[in-house]
Amino acid sequence: MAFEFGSATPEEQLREILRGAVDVVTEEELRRKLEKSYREKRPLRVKAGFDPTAPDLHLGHTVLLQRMARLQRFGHQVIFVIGDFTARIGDPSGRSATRPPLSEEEVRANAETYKAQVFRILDPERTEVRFNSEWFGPMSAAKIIELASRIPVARMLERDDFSKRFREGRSIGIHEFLYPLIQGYDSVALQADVELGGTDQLFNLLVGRELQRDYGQEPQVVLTSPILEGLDARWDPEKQAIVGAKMSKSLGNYVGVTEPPEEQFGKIMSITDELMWRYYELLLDRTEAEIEQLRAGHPRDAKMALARSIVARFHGEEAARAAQEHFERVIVRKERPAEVEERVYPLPAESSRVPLAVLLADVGLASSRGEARRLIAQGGVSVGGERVGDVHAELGRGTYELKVGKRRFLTVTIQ
RNA sequence: GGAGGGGUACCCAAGCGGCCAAAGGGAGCAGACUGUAAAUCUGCCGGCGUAAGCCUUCGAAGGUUCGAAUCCUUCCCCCUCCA
Repeated sequence: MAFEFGSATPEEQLREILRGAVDVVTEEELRRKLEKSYREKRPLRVKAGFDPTAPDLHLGHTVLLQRMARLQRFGHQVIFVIGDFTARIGDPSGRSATRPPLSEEEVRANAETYKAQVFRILDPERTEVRFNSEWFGPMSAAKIIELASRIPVARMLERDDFSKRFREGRSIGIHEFLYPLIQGYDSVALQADVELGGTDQLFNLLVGRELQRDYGQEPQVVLTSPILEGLDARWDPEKQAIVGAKMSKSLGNYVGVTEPPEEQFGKIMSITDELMWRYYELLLDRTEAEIEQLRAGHPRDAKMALARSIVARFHGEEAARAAQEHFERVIVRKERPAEVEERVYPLPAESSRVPLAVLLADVGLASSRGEARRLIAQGGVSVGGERVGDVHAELGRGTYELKVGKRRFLTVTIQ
């Protein structure tokens, strides 16, 4: 993490910054900016926007964050823009129910959550957190309309999803046209030198360039990162490619940066072997040689190493090692984990026994008694290592080791 | 302003007076298998109940009927076309 501004030459920086990027507009401009920054000892202002409604960061976000961190390592300034004003209008990409606008307190709280998560990757010293309501809040309607006059509708319709919807006669709200403008104006307000985003953001990022030019600024360089596929992505032999939706919280196919180590480890172990290589490529800085070596070995070992590296990034080496041990113990060897939560279950007055199904539901191992019965009937419940098949089983006073499914454990004392 | 289509369980989607707690798919959960929490196969998948059965659910509220997700009325919300 140690760096000194100006320690790397512009060429070195360029190579490192571009590694793994999808679109660069333009490489030549980036080189010039880097050279100028190097000469004048002035860090570049690197901007990326984030949605204040989704404070749960996951691996997908980290692809972008890592690129931001790389720029920071060369001494550049990162500006983390929280689109609180934007969110207040309502997200256009959400086609179902419009989200209720967030209150100021909610936005602030979300921002705090972001900070807590984001600084696991970014260097707080070189990160500026800004809200775009800062400049849009006081902006007059006249000014906003003036902003809207700068891009023709035809230009807007060049955006893929817009033109598609337009052709199909599906509705496009005016405010959706405002979105790229707002995001683009953020770059003007911040005098950004570089803006980073996912490939799906390319259009919006380019609008930023046009607006900056319009407002007499040097246009920002636009750099896009690949979108990380979710945990459920598969290899499609016909297309010879990984196929699957992007990682997102709403699809539930994600690994959150604040999730417990064991959870992260297990989720990563569950991806397909093909996806594993994709994750290696997008999430870890490994040399070709290292990858080759891993490919030569057992896929399980490569996956373990992947899981371990990722967990270590968020929780540290020690936690990662423990998570791996936990996985090997519980999933591979099917043993009880080293640490199991303990609970005391007081029997209701006048009774000396409790039906197992009731206990499971009360203690939270099953969502309802019916669910508990089903679990028992399907052989998913064991007490003290013995599978229980009897739906009507009862337990008296004592301490029991419960296991539900493959990985839910609890030690309960009935008294 | 006019014409039409639609709102069904976590999601998509069938049903269109009783056989509907509601087809099918996805997600989820469990079991088998596995290097794996993958793939595949099997089962489960509203709540309460040992069970018989009872209760709540098909946008909302009323109504018709022995009986409604299905028919009628009013209301709310989405979408498309024409202007």
